[in-house]
Amino acid sequence: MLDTMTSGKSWAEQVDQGDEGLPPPTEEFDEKRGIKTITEYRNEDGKVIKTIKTYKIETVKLSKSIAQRKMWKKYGAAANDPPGPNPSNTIMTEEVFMQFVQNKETPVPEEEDPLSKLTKQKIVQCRICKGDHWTTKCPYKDTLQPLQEKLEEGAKKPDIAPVSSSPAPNKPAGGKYIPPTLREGANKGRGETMSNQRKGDEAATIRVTNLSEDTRESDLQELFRPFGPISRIYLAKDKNTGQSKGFAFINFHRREDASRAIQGVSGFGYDHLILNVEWAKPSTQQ
DNA sequence: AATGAGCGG
Repeated sequence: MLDTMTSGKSWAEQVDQGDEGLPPPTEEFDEKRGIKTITEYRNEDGKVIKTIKTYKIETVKLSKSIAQRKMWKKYGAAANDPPGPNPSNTIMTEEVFMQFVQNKETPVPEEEDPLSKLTKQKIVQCRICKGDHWTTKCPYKDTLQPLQEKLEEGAKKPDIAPVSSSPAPNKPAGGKYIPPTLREGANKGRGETMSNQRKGDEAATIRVTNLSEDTRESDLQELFRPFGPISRIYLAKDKNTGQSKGFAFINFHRREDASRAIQGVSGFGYDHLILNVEWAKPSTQQ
């Protein structure tokens, strides 16, 4: 609400006073109605503007649970005390007020919360299938990508397609490197076999825990070799100190061997410790 | 007690 001030002072007086001479702001609170009124004055283009702001103050209600707690029966030394604290048996400490940053009634819409926006945002997008993962982790890496590359290759230079007499079909005119598995005449089944084998490896990984910290890869090699061919041993170590973390992963070629290794070595006493061997969970989830 | 490192964009 704005209105030009009508005071007993002359215009000249008011101007001479400047901002400092304006009436001070006032603040009133009507407890019954819960309404706060702030009155301020300011100078604008030689006119004194009076601003009245009114605020409705919400009454703070005790939560139901607090109200219920206040109904509890007193006990012990305070059993017969009237309501309220009795200083002879109750220590009062200073009240702690909590400031709530967010109001229940006006929740910030999810979309406007920059944090949730960030966390929901896709960090990566696969170049192959546009999925929510790195290109290297794409489930279609072995099937879709070679196909896409082929199509792209064909679209790029349909005119300068190599003549049938080209002496080097493995190195086409564009000079772009083509991995052996994708070259003309390459065994198409091979890439798939490789990836399947990797998968098989993944499924034949065991985790060994409770290793003494001076166990080395070679010890593990010796320990697990009897169960079958091992493709990889990873002994977890601190990157900086090189100290063993006391657990390791063993990849067998065959799942059956891994299974027998679990049966055979779990509970095995080794270096004054009892080893624990189980199936490993995949390291990075797809 | 405990589920690897490092690629990329």
